[in-house]
Amino acid sequence: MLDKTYDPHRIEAQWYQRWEDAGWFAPREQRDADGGAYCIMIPPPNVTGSLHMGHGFNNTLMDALIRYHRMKGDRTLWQPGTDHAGIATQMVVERQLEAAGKTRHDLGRDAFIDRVWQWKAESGGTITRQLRRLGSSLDWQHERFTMDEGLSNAVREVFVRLFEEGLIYRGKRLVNWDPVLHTAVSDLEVISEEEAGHMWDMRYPLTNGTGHLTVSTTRPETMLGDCAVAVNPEDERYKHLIGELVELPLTGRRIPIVADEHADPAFGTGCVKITPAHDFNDHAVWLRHRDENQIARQPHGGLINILTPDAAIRDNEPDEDELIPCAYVGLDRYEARKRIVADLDALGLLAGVKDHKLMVPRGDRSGAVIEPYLTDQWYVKIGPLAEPAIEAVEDGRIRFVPDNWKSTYFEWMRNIQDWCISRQIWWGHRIPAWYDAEGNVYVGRSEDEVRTKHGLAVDFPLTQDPDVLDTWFSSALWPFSTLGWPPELNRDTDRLKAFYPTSVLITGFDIIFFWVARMIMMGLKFMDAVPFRDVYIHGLVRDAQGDKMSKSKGNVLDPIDLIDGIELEPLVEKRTRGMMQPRLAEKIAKQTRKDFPDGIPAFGTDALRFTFAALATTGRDIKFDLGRIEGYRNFCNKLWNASRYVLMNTVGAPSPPRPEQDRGGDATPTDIELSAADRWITARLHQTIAAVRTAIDGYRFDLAAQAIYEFTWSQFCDWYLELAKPVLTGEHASAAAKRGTRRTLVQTLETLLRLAHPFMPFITEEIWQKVAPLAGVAGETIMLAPYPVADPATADADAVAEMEWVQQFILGVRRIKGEMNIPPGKPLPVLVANASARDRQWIDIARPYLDFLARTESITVLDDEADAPESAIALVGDMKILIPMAGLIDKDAELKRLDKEIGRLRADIERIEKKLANPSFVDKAPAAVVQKERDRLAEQGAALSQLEAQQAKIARI
RNA sequence: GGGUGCUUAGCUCAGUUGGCUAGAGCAUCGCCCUUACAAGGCGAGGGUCGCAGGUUCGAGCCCUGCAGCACCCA
Repeated sequence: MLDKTYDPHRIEAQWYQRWEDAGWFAPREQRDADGGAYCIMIPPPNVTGSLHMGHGFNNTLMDALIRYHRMKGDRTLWQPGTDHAGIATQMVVERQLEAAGKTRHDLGRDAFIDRVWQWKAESGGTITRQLRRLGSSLDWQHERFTMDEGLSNAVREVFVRLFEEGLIYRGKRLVNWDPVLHTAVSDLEVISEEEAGHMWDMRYPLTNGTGHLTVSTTRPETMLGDCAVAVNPEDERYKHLIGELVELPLTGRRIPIVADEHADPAFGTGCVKITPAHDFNDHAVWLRHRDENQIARQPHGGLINILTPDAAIRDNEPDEDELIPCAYVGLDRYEARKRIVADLDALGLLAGVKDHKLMVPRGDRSGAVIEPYLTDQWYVKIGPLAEPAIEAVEDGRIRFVPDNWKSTYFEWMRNIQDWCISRQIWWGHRIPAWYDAEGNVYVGRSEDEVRTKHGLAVDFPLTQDPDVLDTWFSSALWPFSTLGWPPELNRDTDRLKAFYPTSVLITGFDIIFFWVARMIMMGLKFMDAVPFRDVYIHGLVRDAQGDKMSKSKGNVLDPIDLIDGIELEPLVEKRTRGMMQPRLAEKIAKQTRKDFPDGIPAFGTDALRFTFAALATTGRDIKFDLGRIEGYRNFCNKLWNASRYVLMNTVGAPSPPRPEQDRGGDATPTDIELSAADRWITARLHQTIAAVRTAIDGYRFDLAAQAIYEFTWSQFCDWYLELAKPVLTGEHASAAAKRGTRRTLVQTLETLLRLAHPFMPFITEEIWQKVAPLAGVAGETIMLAPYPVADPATADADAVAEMEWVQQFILGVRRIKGEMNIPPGKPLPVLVANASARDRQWIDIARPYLDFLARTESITVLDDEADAPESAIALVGDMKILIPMAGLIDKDAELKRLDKEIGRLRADIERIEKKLANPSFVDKAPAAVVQKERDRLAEQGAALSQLEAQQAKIARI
């Protein structure tokens, strides 16, 4: 028997352990011939990270799909693994060193990397433990890590092959440079946001003595690297000056005025300084003009770098004279800015300063202002890879859900730039390239291979490229590297053959570019097939106000806290820990105390999962409101208690149900009698099964959850369990009828548990263990039991009609009681008038239901309505339910009630009459629609006249 | 500037190829501790579907314009 109260914590802990120990998460041979392989790759979380709400959401949806397909009998794999997360992880360890007053350089490369591995060993289990808490049925025996041997082999293999094809190259380019982390980062890792700054107007004197040009800039310090001033070729103000020179203040250099579209006549003065080594747009201008004499003859051909990797002003090289004025050498970029502005001002060359909002690029990891910077980097030539990746989506081999995300994908893919894949950090896949003393580069899978291939002696000095690859490079290979690619290096290629292409990728829109697009490109390139058929894009999990959850806002919810609950003080501590700004911490603490005065109660994993599923409507972000999870926790409780009721009434009952005898419908054994209620709930159950399957197949987790919720609560609990009571306890019911009800109870519940299992794995397993034997269902676990299949033969129009009549009757009586403030439990005598033969028959059959659910004391069928006393009325079709008013019901209250109802009917009738009076409606609308309106008019008309008669009668009293 | 969405009850959201009185949960208001469940039961109130046009017999849904909000890219 189940415990009296639902305690998620008690049941969740033991079941996961049991499932994993039993090896039930591993793929099994498919059960049905028509079932196929089904595979999802987990988006690998940061190995040393911890679970956030996005993970919770994402993994709930994946696990629901995986469990669904596993139960359906597909050969199902959910591939687990983690990502080394290069920059993020390295930063964490560097911060630890910093606390001890050290830098990574104090340790040296090898020791530092050891230190990171050590950190992985310490904290690497956190997120996988948390995934287990969510109930995620991942195939842990095959867990992978992006830096394990197999995946590292895959990375080298891909690098070498792309290099050999000319799709990887090394080049000096302007990159996004993070001056704090000292590494290049890709475009995607730069977040530009609007910040308050200034716009300076600076005067550059014309060398012909006719005055000066005024240029506007947000970065005056970069003027040291200017190579030109650009004006728009159509700009009448400056046309005549094109080709003239200006003197670049503070440097003594002379730079030309060039004509370029980049100069916007409407912006500022229309003159723009060109600093090609420190601005992407300027670099493009320089590329267009670098062959012009006045630019070409400048130092470095005009491409003048003025910064160190720390973003300070660099010193001059021996052969540069004073290209960079000594006064500024060594100054940080912002210090240099102050000094240059002051010096220009002193020279009378500062025309003005105004406040200005500008987009400031920052590194998404370090938060440092990113500097466009000239460096040598490795690139992937992306055009040849992007082309087939675009086609795969165009021709439908890959489908986005919702569909509209493909426009975002196309937009990006059609404007894609070469991918900078080298990073100047230590934690990651070292680039498999070696240099000799002359700087020649050799690329190969290993140093040995390089030496063999190029005939280099063992003692020929080679040094490996110090850089590592962008983390996303290895992530891009995830769908096949985890399955054992490249086959030449793996004995077991069964998984690769069985599960590639995978079935669906489930992820947030924020990594379509980082990850999804790159997996498609690499998958097509190296597997010659798409990596997944569907891409399901879900929204962001936001807080109840719709704000993005972030540590600095202090509005982060931890899924584990929702599962286990957390007291106020630990929650405050957790949210404010490690805060740099004490003021912020104070504010967050205050807000947290206000939002969660009693902390967060424990809701359990099933409630959390069901909430995620219910909120997973397509195409929008979800606001996570604690009210929702509370509601679904209550739902779990409801299911628990309903199950207790079923068990109380079926455990040890004589003649336990034997479903195997009557599968197929018509073979009902003679010792069992199924009532209309039994047949009705069975029909509803199968409708629900069909709805849930359709919903899951279409990735409508919200609709699936809703269908389960509605059936369980509003049909099974509110009606069927109540209808079962009088049968099970009443003396009137035959033994066969009792058996029929018991069997229906237990079978409906057993099926419902299987139906709900993908969404609420723990509670369904716990209950199923008790219920399955009673339902005659064998099996060790619900997670391997077959997923319910809708049986159309269960549809039963007669049973549905009868039960709807019963419900109308009960609702009619209840409504009168409710509106008249009569206690619902008070038994009342009820009269019935205008009853048809069928009504009379049903009253007879359903009498125990009516007495129990409507608390009718007696039901008297009147042959002549004239005999009826003054009564409150409810209609069931043409039949009238009359509740005598004497001593119970206030005349005015009943008249008011009737008035309202009559008003409603009249409005409706008027609307229908108007519609039917319109000849074009009758002519053009489908006949069925017209007929429906006519039927309805007749129905409403009949009801109206009944109520009007009743109103007149009461009014006469 | 370009792109993608969103706007439906006090709140959070469903609403499928256009067709019954636009639904649900939460919140609100009554009545009830009825032997599975007060984390509950029974009942009630609450909406000009952002605004303005158009197409149609018929529009929350399709088209056009406008307003507001969000996100992405530059």
